[in-house]
Amino acid sequence: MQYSERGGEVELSDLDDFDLKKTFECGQCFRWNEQDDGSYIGVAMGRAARLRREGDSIFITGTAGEFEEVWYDYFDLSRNYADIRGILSTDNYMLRATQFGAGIRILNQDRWETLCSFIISQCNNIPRIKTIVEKLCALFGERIDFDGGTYYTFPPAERLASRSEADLAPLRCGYRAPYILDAARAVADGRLDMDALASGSYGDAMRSLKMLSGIGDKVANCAILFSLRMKDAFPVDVHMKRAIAEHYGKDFDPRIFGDLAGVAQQYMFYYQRSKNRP
DNA sequence: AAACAGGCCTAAA
DNA sequence: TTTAGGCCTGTT
Repeated sequence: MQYSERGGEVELSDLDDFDLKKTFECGQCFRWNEQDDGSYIGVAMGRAARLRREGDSIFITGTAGEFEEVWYDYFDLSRNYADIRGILSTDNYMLRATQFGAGIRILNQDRWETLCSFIISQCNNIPRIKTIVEKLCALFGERIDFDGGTYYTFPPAERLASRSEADLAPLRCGYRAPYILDAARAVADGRLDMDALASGSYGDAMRSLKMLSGIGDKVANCAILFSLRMKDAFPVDVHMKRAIAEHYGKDFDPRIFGDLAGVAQQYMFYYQRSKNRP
């Protein structure tokens, strides 16, 4: 991968896998939206950006400094996903899944935002998850004017910690509201230190996250995979249960994919969901 | 109209 | 250790 700054954008060339649609719509994030011209605008890590593909290059708004400071890591650009697909093609099914999902990258997202978003995701569908998250940001985040539009950052846990369930009522997120507040307070008062968890073990992270009400195996694994950078975390939801039942059976163990199990999970999930859509 | 949607919690075997 | 029912809300 090479990059160079020009005219308010950074051009990425000589890339391995990087499909914007698959990366942003494979279910790992909720705040990147496709525009009429095929580009994507989103807010992440406290700033707004637009990404577009032109030929073999990807263009990201901002300076080279911003790219080095934020986006290089956010888009996991130090990892070669074409190589990973090869490693994960351990059987015929995984060969098909990785080919179908070629272009997916696992994002290294903000820890609190990821935890909070996946608390909201439980027993919910993607359009409604996105609506609730956007309302949360519009109500409590910082306004950003970008490219002629108005956007909002994801509110820090500290800002939510002092709110009440009544304050969250406009979100219409139902029984998840107290879960959000519990988690926000735990982060704000240091009971849950996600930065510390990131440098600890998977087991410690699981135990700490599951101490909070409303966080079980699935939500904890999503937070660990998508924000603590542990690519061996393996979230299992209803779609993954189907995929596993159809292709592996009862005594499936994600450890067959080693420290890339979480990446394997994302290929399986994306492939499975494509079959369940009309 | 009833069932379902990217779970989690509690109670009960 | 596993299983059933309930939970807010919006959509089909």
